[in-house]
Formats: sequence, C-alpha cells, structure tokens
Amino acid sequence: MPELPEVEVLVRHLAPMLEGKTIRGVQVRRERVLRPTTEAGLKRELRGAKFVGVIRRGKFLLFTLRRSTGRSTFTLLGHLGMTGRMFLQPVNAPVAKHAAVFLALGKLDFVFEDTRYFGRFTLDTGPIKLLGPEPFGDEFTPGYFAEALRRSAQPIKVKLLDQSLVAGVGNIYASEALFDARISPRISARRLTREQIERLRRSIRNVLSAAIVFGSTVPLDWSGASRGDGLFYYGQYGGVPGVYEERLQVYDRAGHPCPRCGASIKRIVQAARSTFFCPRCQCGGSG
DNA sequence: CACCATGTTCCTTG
DNA sequence: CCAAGGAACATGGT
Repeated sequence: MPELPEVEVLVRHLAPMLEGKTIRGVQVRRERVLRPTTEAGLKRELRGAKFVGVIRRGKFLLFTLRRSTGRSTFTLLGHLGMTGRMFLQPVNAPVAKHAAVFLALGKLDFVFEDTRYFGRFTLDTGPIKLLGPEPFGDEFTPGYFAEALRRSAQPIKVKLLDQSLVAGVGNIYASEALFDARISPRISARRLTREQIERLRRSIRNVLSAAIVFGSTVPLDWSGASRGDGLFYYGQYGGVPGVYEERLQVYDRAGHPCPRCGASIKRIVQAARSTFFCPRCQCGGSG
C-alpha cells in the first residue's frame, strides 16, 4: 500500500492504538525484512519497550519507542515496500500466510505482513537521511524545486520518483500529478518552465492531499481478512462501487477517455515502470 | 507460459 | 566522479 497518502492514513490509524502499549514479545517469521538488523538485535531492543509515537516521513513509518530501562528513546523504521501492511489483531487470530513480524502487545498482536517481502522493519534509520523534503513541508519551495529540477536531464516522471527530490511520490501519484498539471511525463526535468514547475508543485500537493482525504473517508479493512481487502490504494478498495474507479484520472486507464478532453489515455514505459498520460492535454507545452 | 504489479538498492555502462 | 539504465529482490494476479 505504498505511496505517501496510504502511509499517512495508516499512521493516523495506528498511532492512537499503539501509543502507550508495551511490547511483550517479538516473533520474526522472515528475517529478510529486518535487514540489516538481526533477529536477536531486534528482540533485544524491542522487548519491554513502549510505543510513544508514530509518524510518517516520505513512505516510511517511524515508530518512537521508550526503553523499559531508563528514559532513552529509539526509532523503529517501517516501510511497506510494494505489498506490505500493518495491523492489529486478536492474539489467537489466524496467522497471515506472509506475516513477517509479530509484536505481542497483550490482548492484541501488531502484525507486519508483506507478500513480497520488499518492505522493511528495522532499527537502521539510515534511509531517512537520504530523503528530500516533505511535499507539504516548508522546505518544498518553488525555489528549491526549480533548482533541483534544473540539474536533471531525466524525464520529469522518472525524476518525481526520486525520493531525494521530494519524499513520498510513487508511480501512481507521479502520473496523476503530471496529468493534473498538464505536463508531459516525457519532458526533461531541466526543460520545465518556471510556470510549469509551480503548477507541478501545486498538483503534487493537491493530488496527495486529495488521496489522504479519500482514504480517511472510506471504510477500510486493515487486516484484509475478507477478499475486498480494504486498503484504498490502487486495485484494492472494495467498498462502494464506482468510487475507486472515479478516483484516479489516468493511472492504469490506458485506452479509456481522458476525463478532461476525451482523448485516449496512453501507457508508456519509462525507467522500466508504467506511465499513464493524456497525449492531448499533456502535450509538453504550456498546457 | 507470458507479462504485469503501489518500491528500493545495487551493479554496470557510458 | 556522476548520471542513467537495468536487474534483482519474491510472490501473486490475469
């Protein structure tokens, strides 16, 4: 469930349930997701520790924990990769097939489950130091954005996936933001005009915040026990018929009419990932 | 069987 | 040294 909006909604959901809870036991079923932390190391740090806060940074979840001994705190870093999920369930609930880590919290278990095991659940906080500004943060200014884009010859769509440029935009919302800004995904980042850059910055913010609102408004089934697994990202929302279909404008909609001009949405491949856009609205010029 | 998938990192190439 | 492109990671859906 991986881009910024999905992680934000998850963090808001988890924070009030985790804060104040003490970790009484740790079970690791897939050590790979801890990399480079070891199972022994994770258990040593987490046992007896208490959750004091949960925040988001880019697509990462940062769990702040207080050690049972003393007052010091430390950070547990989570990342959902492509298919990760986190939820609480009763102690005796059935074990998810790809559950990677369980934290015993008393009556409930906290579960990190990830089908493909690309996600992370680790004490290594190094990755967050590489992130660019938050899209909603004060540092994500037009000046910063313009300066960063000026130094890149990559297509703008590819550049938006660079987490050191701006943190949290992924493959779905990169296409959506460029559609909203009426900018061709193929334009070299350095060739964007000042006006396009400011429009894109606003579109990134608008598209992400609209998705957060959507995810906060819709009923979600976090453990996904039922088939209509409630996580609201692409392809997963199984709630009100028609709602999901109307949410994304271009992503995964090749061959459908553009909601703005009616032209056929196109799919292209950039940096080995799919990009969706309207060849008429997003012709690369001033829009 | 073929191809596709919300992400990141590492390796190679230029 | 840097940028860019591709493969790898691992599993499942269509």
